[in-house]
Amino acid sequence: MRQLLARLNPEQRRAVTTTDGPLLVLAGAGTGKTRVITVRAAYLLDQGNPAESILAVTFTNKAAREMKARIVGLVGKHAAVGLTVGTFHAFCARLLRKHGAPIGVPPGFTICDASDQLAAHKAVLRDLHVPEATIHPRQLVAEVSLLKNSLVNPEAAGESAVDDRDHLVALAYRRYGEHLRRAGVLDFDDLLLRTLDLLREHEPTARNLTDRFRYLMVDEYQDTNGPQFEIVRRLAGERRNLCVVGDDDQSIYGWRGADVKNILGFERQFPGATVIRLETNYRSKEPILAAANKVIGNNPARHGKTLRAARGEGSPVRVFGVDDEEREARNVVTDIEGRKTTSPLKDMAVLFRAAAQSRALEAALRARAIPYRLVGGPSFFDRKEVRDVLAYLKLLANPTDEVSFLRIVNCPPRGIGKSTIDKVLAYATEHGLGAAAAFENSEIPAKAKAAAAELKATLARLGEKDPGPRLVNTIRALLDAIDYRVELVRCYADEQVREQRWNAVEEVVNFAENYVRRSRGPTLTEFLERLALTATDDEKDDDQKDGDALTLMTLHAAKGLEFPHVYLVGCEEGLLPHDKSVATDQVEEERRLMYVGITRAQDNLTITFAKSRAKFGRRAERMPSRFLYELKGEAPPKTWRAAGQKAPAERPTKKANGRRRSRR
DNA sequence: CATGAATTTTTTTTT
DNA sequence: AAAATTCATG
Repeated sequence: MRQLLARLNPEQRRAVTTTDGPLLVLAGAGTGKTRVITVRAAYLLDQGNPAESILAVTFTNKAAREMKARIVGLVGKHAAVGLTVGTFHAFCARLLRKHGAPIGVPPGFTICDASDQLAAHKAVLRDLHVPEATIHPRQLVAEVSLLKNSLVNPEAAGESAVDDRDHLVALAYRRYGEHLRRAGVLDFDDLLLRTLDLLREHEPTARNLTDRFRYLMVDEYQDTNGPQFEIVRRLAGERRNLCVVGDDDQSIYGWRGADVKNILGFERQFPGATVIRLETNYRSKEPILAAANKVIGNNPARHGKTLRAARGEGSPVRVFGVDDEEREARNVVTDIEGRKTTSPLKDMAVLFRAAAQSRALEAALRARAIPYRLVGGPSFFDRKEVRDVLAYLKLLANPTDEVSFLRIVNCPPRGIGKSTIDKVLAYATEHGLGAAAAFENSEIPAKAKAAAAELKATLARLGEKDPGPRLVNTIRALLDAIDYRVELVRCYADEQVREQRWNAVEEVVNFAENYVRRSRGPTLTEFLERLALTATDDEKDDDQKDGDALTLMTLHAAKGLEFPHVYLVGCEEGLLPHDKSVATDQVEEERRLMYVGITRAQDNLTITFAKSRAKFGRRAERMPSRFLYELKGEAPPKTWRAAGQKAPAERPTKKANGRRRSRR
């Protein structure tokens, strides 16, 4: 332990050894933040604290896994047993599964992911007979979620509504909540909110938890939202052994309800808190750091840190303007090919603002046969056939899960079409029933009724009890019962496509096999929970990990990572900062995003912008990002303002589409 | 009710 | 340009 401490700088060491009372570690990019947290955990263990008393929370599964692995590396596998390291959502899900019953959370609840959430909101709108033209379901999801995360309940939302639209949102919010509750389903936000309810309303559990977790650590604290803050505050209790680590300059999740005030106001929330600043950057060469400092310096309201480069001089940041996104992709790829002779591909990353930007890059990489790894992107679990199968499984675990039910009720086709479903749904809301139950009594074609009854029987038979270790058999029996293979044959004429789709289904089975093998007491419920909460990564990138490959990802996904060579593409007005953010006055967050991007680079940073870019298939002129001028310390040219300002065009709504698009 | 064609929307970021 | 949704037809 002494050796470990000796390898830290004085500030880091102080952060590690300050174990009691509230502690805020302001850790600039690349200042050894993860190192501090992991060594701190090791230090706590070394001081004789039981592993069970330590809770470390992160935001992503990847971060959680990495943290756990590094702690194990420090103290050994044995000493780390019993340590709780996980994401907020995973931690909350486990808690609710175990202790949620007293506050009305059914132990068998299923978790609905983003697309289920969207489907549920659409169902609510349909139910309210509100045409989707009135309010876009996507926007509704975002607004309702933001309300939830701001701890505003439907009643309060209704009261503070000032126009029809607000009222509609409040109403839809209430209906959506009722819908989920009746179905025994929780969305991501509910995991946090219900946990908060649990801590507030169920004293015994709350005490139990505060007694157990004597030391709390929260990573990426700048990204916590209201409920997360409350959860942490309550868990810390009066003991207040709470260590939060973060960087206000890297707060990039405001749109998800994250509140920078949590980190900016920590000292006020926890009077007497120790504040430690980590300002020595061990990651980037000086020119890169200088660029980062210049850009972020334009943001007001910061905790204020000045990063010092420990690594000294290096090559300057390169900025290139190109004609269009194709050219941009080709140039970047050519540059990467050149670099490939001296550095492995895994030391390079291409970062961008929006996921869609990967298209052009992927095309160029394929053309040159350069292996790449796209992080984030559409997951394996988003494929239609996988989602279908999972919906069936969710129904086995939770027969009242209406979202899943509606998804699969006519897949494979059972003669239960749209009009039938509409009738059933109308009947269901009228009588306060679930959709599945409403099938029996509503007036619909006998054929459809019979089909529904058969489906119900099948599900009841397979879902009678949790299959536990026989999970794989159950999945196979299910696929058999619904003839899913046949369904694929029916849907896809192309042999190859069909095989691909079936492979995806087989992959779910494999996944289940792995899960059962690794888990001690496997259950279907837990299996589904894992899929919902750790969807993207895990096994998936294992295959691609062994080979040397370039990394492509969004700026959001890049946070916390570092690469020797970084390409930051699409640095244009409208993209970074994004039009939508400019329109809603959130340029500061975009600037932080830029800052995150710059500070990922260790040795070389290349920034590009295109003079024209295709958007929705239409080509448009682009201006270099304002951040590029900030980076160089120049004022933007006069013409920039005029061009930059015609961007917004918010609130299109009205259907006055008299103007037709000219073809091609 | 199911199917394929026509039309519309999507791209900001994610647990 | 692609995906999702709506429409028209069998």
